[in-house]
Amino acid sequence: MATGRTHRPATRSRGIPEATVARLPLYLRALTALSERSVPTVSSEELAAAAGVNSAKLRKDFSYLGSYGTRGVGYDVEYLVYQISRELGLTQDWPVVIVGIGNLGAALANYGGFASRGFRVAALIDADPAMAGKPVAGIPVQHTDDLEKIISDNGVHIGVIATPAGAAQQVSERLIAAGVTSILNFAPTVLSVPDGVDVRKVDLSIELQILAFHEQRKAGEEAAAVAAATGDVVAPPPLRGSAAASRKGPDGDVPAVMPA
Amino acid sequence: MATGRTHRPATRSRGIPEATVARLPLYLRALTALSERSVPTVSSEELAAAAGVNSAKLRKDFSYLGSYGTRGVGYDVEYLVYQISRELGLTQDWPVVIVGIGNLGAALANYGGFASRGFRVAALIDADPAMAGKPVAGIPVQHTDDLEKIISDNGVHIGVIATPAGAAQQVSERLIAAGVTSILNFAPTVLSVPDGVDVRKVDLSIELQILAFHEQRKAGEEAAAVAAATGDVVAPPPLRGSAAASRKGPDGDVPAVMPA
DNA sequence: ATGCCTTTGTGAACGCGTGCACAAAGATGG
DNA sequence: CCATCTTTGTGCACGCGTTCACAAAGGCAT
Repeated sequence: MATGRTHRPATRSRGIPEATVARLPLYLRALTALSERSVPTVSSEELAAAAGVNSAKLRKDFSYLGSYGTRGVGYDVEYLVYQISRELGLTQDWPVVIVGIGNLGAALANYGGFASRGFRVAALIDADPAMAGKPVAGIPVQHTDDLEKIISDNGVHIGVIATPAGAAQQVSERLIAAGVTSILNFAPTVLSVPDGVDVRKVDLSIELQILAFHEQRKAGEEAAAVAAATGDVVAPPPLRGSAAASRKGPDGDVPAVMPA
Repeated sequence: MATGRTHRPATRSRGIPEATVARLPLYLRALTALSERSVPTVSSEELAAAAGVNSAKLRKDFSYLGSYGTRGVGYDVEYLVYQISRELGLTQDWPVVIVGIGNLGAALANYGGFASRGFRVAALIDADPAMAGKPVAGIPVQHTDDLEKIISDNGVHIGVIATPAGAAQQVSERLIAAGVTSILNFAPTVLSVPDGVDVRKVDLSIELQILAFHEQRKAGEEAAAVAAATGDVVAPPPLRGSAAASRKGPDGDVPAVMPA
């Protein structure tokens, strides 16, 4: 996952657990694909496989929404698409603004996945005067000075921040002051926002770092396995804590198992 | 969170809980900022605030790595930066390839957050012959035909998929066959991969959908509050389950509380 | 109508993650 | 050297999320 709830520890909103809410878009995507292939019904087992989750979990998730299945048959695809869409609030139009039209902001503006889900890019905003008026994804970029007016004129409640880290906090404050109550933050910073404002963050480098951790672990295991196979003595797991003898400076101790 | 573990349900790798691993990059970022300001030590309370987490949680997270703090003082910033970097495997060089150089792929190639964390973009790969040779972020794009050779020549273990959804599964299979064991997937599809391969996914539209859910809920609550204030009768929470009387078709029932 | 077969919906148990609260540890000042 | 004060490290309890396993429910064939 590239994101993590920043706020709202795990409040189950209206009885639907947060974890379930996070999976609904996944189900919706799988169901939409089935719908396009004109599949009338689907069992929890099939849909779970398509969404990459456990079937029991899927059934429990749906049970929070209501009894939308038919025993012995499964779920009506079209009906479920509608119910989930409605639950997620996708049956209405959500105007969003993207602030920070650099490489990432431009990519987001061009991203097709938004429009198809009821999200409409109402405006692109950038602090660079040179960008003003220049069309990106068919939408002219507007200057930060007009941020407040753009937000209120378009009734925007959802903002996307794709600015450099240094500008993110200030941008978020202006967005919030202008009426935005949900923020998707791509800037690598922790935003501090008042209660009632939801922030979700996507940090590309964090995801890679988590992968690197597991990758390193795999390499270590592999090395250990090879060593074991060749009869070599494997270095014991590094003694942490008291063993950090020298202390101080990036050379305190050396990884016991160094991947190739 | 924009991502979610696809594989490895919650295996605590080498005793470090998955949830903790996911937070380490957050701590690292905060510590790096402190380091640049030449702050020598930091308390769990301060660092927790900077990282946006609870201080008890932070201390417990660090306790999994070892006893790196000094009671009464706090943590040595430089030392902690090194320890976390080492734990995450960032002290070594990680060559990565990006497959699919569209808007998003190009943005990723230009993203500065990778290089500063030990990730080196070893190659850009795209299926469009017209892209071949064209430099993006100073790196010439190579054709998909050479994917296998590129992976093995550069010893790449981490791949980033930024292709359209339709191509993602096949690309992942080729990456894995060529030696990749960790994939960061931006394509809106569930990848099915063999055991031992880690996949993390980032889905931009999923994040927005989760925000929309909460946004809709806020709007509903607000409407209810206004109604209560003006003495209006508020519609009861929709009876789910058996109340879905009519059934069938995208008009089964209507949201009891409709946001403006 | 009746019985069989499939699939849902959920009760219950379990495990992970979180947060409190405090004892142990070390620094610091006298 | 001792007392005090700060901050870590962690035992414990609680709650959410996941999974199992099964009874209830509905379709379908006979």
